[in-house]
Amino acid sequence: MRAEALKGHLDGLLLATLEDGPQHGYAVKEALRDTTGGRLDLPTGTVYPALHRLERAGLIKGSWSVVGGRRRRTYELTEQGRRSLAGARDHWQEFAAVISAALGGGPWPATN
Amino acid sequence: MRAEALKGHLDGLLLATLEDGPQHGYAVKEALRDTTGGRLDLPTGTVYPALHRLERAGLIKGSWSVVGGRRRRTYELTEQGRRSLAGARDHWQEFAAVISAALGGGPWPATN
DNA sequence: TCCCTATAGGTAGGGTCCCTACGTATTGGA
DNA sequence: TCCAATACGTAGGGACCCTACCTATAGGGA
Repeated sequence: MRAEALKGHLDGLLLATLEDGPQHGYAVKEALRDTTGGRLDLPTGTVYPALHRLERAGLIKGSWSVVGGRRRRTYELTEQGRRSLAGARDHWQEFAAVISAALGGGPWPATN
Repeated sequence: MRAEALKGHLDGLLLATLEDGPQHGYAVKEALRDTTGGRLDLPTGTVYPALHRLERAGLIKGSWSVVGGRRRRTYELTEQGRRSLAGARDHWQEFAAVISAALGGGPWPATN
C-alpha cells in the first residue's frame, strides 16, 4: 500500500468502520486492519488526527469512558456522518470507475 | 471528482496515456479528459509539473518540436516507465480491492 | 522484581502532491 | 479587433498522511 495513495479516501473508511455501532479509536484501527486482511495497517499518527478531524467536522461524536483501567474515547456516527458516508461510497464508485477507465490495461472490474 | 482523491494515482494515468505512442503534454491532458468522458479534466498546473516529475524520474523521455508555429514537448515511455506502468496497474488493483473491502456498502466490484 | 508487549491515547513536524492563479506565445475564427 | 483554443510554464498554498516521539496502564514472561 503506497502511502500517498490513501489521501482523500481515509475519512470514508473510518466512517464505514463506525457504521455498525460505536467504537473507540484503537478498535477502529484494528477493525480496518482486520477487514482488509492486514493490508491496511494504519499508524496511530494517522488514525487519531483523522478521528479528531471528523469530530470537528461533526461527522462523528466522541465520549470518554474508562474500561479496564484504560481511558477510551468512543466515537459514533452522527446523522451528518451517515450522509457523508453514503456520499463517500458514491464518490468512490465514480472515482474507481474513472481511474480504471483511464488506467486501462484490461477490463474493469478485474476479471481475476 | 474530489481534488485530493487523485493523489498518488496521477502518475499511472499519465503513463497509461502514453502507452499507445508518444504524445505532447496538452494532448495527454485532452486524452485523459476524453477517455473519462470529461470527468477527469485536469488543470495544466497539474499535468505539466507531473510530466516534468516523470521525466526527472526517467519514466518518460521528452523532446521539443514545432508544429503549426507552436512548440511542443513530445513525451514517450521509457522501458523503466513501461515497467512502472505495469506496477501502477497492480497497485491500483490491490488498492481498489482494499478500499472497497473497507468501505463496504455493497459488493465489489459494483454490480452497476 | 523487572521488563516487554499490547492496549489506548496524544502531538509536532515534515514531505508529497495536486490545485489555484498567473504568465508567455501563436493560430484562427467571430 | 478581439477572443478562444492551443501549448507551454512556474510560484505559492493547502490538504493530508506519515514518521517519530511521548504518556499511561494491564499483564505475562524471565
